[in-house]
Amino acid sequence: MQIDILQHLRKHITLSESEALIFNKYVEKQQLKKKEYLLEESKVCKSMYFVEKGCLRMYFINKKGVEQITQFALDGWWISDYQSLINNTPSQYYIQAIEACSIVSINKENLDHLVVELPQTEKYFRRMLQKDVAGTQHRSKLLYEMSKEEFYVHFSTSFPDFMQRVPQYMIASYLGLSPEYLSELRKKKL
Amino acid sequence: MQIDILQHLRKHITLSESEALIFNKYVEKQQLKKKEYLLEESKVCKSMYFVEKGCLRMYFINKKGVEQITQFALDGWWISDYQSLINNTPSQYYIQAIEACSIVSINKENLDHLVVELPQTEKYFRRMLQKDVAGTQHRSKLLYEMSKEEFYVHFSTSFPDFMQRVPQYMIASYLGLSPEYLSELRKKKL
DNA sequence: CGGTCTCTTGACGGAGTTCAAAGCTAGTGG
DNA sequence: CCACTAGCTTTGAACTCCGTCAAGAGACCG
Repeated sequence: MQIDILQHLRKHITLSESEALIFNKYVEKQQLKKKEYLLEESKVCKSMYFVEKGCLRMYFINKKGVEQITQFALDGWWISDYQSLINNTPSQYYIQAIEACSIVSINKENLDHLVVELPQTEKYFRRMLQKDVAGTQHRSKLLYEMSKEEFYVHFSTSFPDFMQRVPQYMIASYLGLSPEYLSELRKKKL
Repeated sequence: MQIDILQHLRKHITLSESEALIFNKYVEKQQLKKKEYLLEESKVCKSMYFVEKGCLRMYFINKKGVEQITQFALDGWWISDYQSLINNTPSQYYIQAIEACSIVSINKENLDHLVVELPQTEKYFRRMLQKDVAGTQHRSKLLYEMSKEEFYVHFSTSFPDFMQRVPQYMIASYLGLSPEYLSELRKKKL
């Protein structure tokens, strides 16, 4: 699957050809190889990132020295460490490519200019953030009401294709359960 | 503590007196008594709500028929069920006053008009949502890395005043642990 | 084909839940 | 202003979900 960012914008706001050119002035496109990083711990997060193609993971290192995944980002999603971005503070996260990716990034300063020059983009970003909050509210509700087993079953039936795309220990980490227990659950469900 | 919404806006954007009047045209103010509702299950959430004074809780009823709190909103915070708001779908949540409250609400249509008439408010709402996402990211990180005991200690030391303000069983519900276990932890820490 | 990741298995232990009952507190009405 | 009641908090015992540890089996890559 491949999502062009301009297409994505135009699902939400109208943008003429000349406006699209202006938009392109403010964003940067880059290709990422598997395992390359967009953000590393202790660096300040300067940008928001849009995945046109591929898959990113966001994680931090916990007290035991183990990677703990908190978010994935697939085609068509924005991702950033907003705490670091807003406050200019060092991030505690890594954002890394799980697959080869096409990424569009926009940094803070350019974003500020962009929304002045193309005011309708402000609405686009507001909508993206609303969607983000809505998604988090939903996920958090599931976490509150489900056992880990139910959460796993829910996730694997909701995103069967995604399960094939990433290693199981990453799914386990994201779902907040041990790889061993995930393995046990898988056995039960086959 | 009491936060006037215009003051709050002016922390983020500039607003002349006449613009403030326009803003006031689009929002509604209301007083809530303890236990009154802003939103109930199966109704569509039409508005975003700002707490000028008081305290709200957002909760749903889980399978066992027990109230499960997912969010609190204190003075200076916006709250809404964004999934219901965006998609016009019935909400699964209740939003209820824990204390007597002063609430400012803005519905979807008025919000759309407002951001056209006062474009700088778009930036304000974008910032509020960014702050919301940042807060959720932070909270979710804590949930991943802490045991329930650590999470409780962290919460109670971070918000000692808030602990006094609401009943313990609500804190327990929000933290995702049983009232009995919370009681046990309290004993340990005294 | 050797070595490094990844996934599976089983035994064990502990954090946290559930249930039932008793002890408190605070609000309400008489 | 006191007494009653409903709601909140505490206790303790039994139980269970799920993590940890250790070891083995595949799978993938140079």
